[in-house]
Amino acid sequence: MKSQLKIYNTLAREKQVFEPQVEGHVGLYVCGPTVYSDVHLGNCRTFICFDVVHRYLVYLGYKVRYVRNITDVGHLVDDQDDGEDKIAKRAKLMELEPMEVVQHYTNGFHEMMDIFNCNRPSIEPTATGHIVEQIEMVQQILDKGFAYESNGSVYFDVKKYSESYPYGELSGRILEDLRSGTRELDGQSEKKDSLDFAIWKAASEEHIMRWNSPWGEGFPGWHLECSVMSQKYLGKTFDIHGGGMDLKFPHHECEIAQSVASYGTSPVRYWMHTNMVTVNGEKMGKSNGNSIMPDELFTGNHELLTKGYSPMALRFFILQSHYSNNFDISNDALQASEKGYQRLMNAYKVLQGLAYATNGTEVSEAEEQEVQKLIEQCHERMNDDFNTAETIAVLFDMSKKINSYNEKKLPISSISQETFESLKKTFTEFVRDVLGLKEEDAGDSGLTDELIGFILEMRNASRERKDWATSDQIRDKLTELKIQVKDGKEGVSWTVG
RNA sequence: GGUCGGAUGGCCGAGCGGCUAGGCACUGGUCUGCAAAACCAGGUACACCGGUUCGAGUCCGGUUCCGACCUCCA
Repeated sequence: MKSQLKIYNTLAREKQVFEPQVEGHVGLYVCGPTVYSDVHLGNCRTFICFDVVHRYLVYLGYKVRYVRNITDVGHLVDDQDDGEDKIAKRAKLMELEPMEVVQHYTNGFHEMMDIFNCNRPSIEPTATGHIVEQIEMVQQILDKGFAYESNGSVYFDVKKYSESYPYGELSGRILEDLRSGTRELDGQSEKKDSLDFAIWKAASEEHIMRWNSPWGEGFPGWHLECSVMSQKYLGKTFDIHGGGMDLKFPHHECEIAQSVASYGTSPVRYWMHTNMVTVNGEKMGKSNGNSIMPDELFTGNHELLTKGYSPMALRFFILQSHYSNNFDISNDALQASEKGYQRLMNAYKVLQGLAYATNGTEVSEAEEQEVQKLIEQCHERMNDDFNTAETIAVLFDMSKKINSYNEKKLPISSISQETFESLKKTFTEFVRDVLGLKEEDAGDSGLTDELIGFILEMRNASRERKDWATSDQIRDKLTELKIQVKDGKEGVSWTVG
């Protein structure tokens, strides 16, 4: 009766029914941030989307081991800085220890994830914490004959590998096409083939982050850490590997090659890729210089924005589109989402205070079925490749019902108590546990409640006297303070924002 | 150049062979001392040209425009 979870598997290029490798358990690996600068909104989108994936798997009852790495060994920057280690470069600039830089941005990343209400992963391994394992893997790949040493660096032999295994399957690359498109890069002369990639790189004089290895002092290659750490914590083959689209090639492709080369099996059963955040249609990226930082969104301190938007409004905004589509930021869209978010959370709040009651009205079969269908749809939509946009649409349909019950426009007893409780449970759990949205209150103690309660009592007294001038003055002042007064049939209520 | 993806109403954004997506904005109504909120109702759509089909935003072919990856990137 219940639909099954389907995931769009990048490797298969189609939606597939999700069946975990081990019944009841899911191994989930997500490529984490490179901690040499503050996370921008594009990074946040990916992590928020996978937070929902994680949350929904947990909601479905799976025991999930969620591994998300921290890349704290620098990767090569671009042609402009002679292949200097990113983290080392930043460290010199700021006259700090590399690990100090790493710690600084790791802390910032964690804070941002908390602000966005993202659950912490089960394990958050760092690349620098797994140097030994990475050296071991390099050795294994060498032993299998799929890599060679050159000037203290070790390169993966793509040509050799492609003779035994397919290379480029995930991203749909063809070796010849890749070759024709290659540019001259640093270290190209050390390679046998332009397509070969470093799995261990010899450290130059000024390179601060360096470790001893059988091939001399150096640091691990760009793609190795994920292969090593996913295998260590999730096994040689695990269920889901996620990351941004831009990692598909070469990062994920190389990961597959490394794993296959060292122990012969493909590491991942379902590959998931989130699409990019764009600004005016252009990909947001560190190197594009068009990054919008979360703080700029919160404060509104950005040329694109007329005002600030709360973290939860932003989270809601992100979840209103599907993770696989690109996602353009604009002030108008944000504004629309903010309003929608407030409407949804208002219904959430109303529902929490709503109790079932029979008032002699008979249960309507049509209403009963309609509500039950909505409940079912929530699950169906999430099961359809985590379609949060559609799920939210269903939640809005539910909101209409909830508000109608609350306003007594529709008798709550038009549905059975059982259905009502089921609606309440589903709506609450989907908003709070699956989508990870939470109410954003003024954030202080009960004092505010008490004070506003008192002020509203005063206003009611003046209203009873028909002293409209005073009552309006109170309401206007509260509105000015961003407190909205709502005169309902059952008395007065208020909300912030 | 190669590979892949996209073009949906005033804005955002789902859907992808027939069944109202949804949100925001707008209009009318209910409620209210007036408002707000809430509720009800309403309109506007699938880039272009062909084709397949009883029926196509939805499938196929072509055209135009846009983007991503091929180099670190979520």
